Amino acid sequence: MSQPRPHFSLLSTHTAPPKQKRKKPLQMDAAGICNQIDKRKLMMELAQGQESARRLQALLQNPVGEDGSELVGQLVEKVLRSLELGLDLLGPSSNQTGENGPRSPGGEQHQVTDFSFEEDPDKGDKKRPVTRDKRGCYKRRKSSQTTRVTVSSTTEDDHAWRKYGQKCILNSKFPRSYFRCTHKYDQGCKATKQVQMMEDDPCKYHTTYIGAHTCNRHPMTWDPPHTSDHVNEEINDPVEAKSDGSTTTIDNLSGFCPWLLEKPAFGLQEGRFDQSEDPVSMMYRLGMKDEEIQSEMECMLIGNSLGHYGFCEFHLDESYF
DNA sequence: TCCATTTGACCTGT
DNA sequence: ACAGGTCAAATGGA
Repeated sequence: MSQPRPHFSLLSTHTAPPKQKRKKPLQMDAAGICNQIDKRKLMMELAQGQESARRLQALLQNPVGEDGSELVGQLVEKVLRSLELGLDLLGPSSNQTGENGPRSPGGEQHQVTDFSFEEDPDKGDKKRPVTRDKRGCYKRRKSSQTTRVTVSSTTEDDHAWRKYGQKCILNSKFPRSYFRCTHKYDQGCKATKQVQMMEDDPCKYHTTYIGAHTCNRHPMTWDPPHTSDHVNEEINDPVEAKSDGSTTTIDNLSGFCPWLLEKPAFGLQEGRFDQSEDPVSMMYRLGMKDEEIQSEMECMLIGNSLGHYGFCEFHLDESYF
């Protein structure tokens, strides 16, 4: 299906003069809370939950017969259990699922990343996120998010984007346009890009791609525009950054987790774990520190979520919890 | 009518 | 306090 190529203007200005500001709500000290919880258990719960969700996704995409394969209901139960236990580890107050949703300490309801949907009977199966009148309420991406910068004579690439904002940037002649993946809501794809005309060459566009596409258009791949002239690439995500300064793509994960791959005791071959022992236990047994384990778990989660590792068959017994 | 863009509002991070 | 990022109502084109 060919994507519509809307003609949008990168030149119209978007100036939002500051109006009366609301009182800033009190901020939770998340780091302080995290320091007190059992990181090891939390990481394992989240890893379990992610793996179950992944299996569920595969099951939904390729439904299998009644030959003894895992049932959807069981997987859903696993995901929910992992999330519940993970939230419990963060503290009883954090596990407030249900109608109320997350709340700030001041009691004000905040819209967080929320992929629950409401059906509009007048619009058939058209689904939109449940929206509240919370304009501008969002969770800002971490600055360490994976980014890639390109310069191109066109703003177009192989993906379908939807413009969601434009801002005048200080000391910049041209406004910056903000795009998100068209599949943000139907597939939860978090890829965004920012496009700005270059001051020294208005025929070219400076484009910053943030986050990788996870939509089906290019499943699990980082797919930079083929039509652009790459003059610079940078990867800010610490997981992806290489020490030698070379760039990498999410398709090329062989450079990940060097510490882990160097540990012969892990029984790692071609990025696979010896499944006889769960990785976190191994890392603790080998004397890794919490921060190191956390870092490696992040690597593994990313690798696994991209289908490059097959080690997430953690064999945990109940005593783990 | 549907859907993408525009743009004011309002949030977060520094 | 401010710059920049995101939301969502308003708008407009097909």
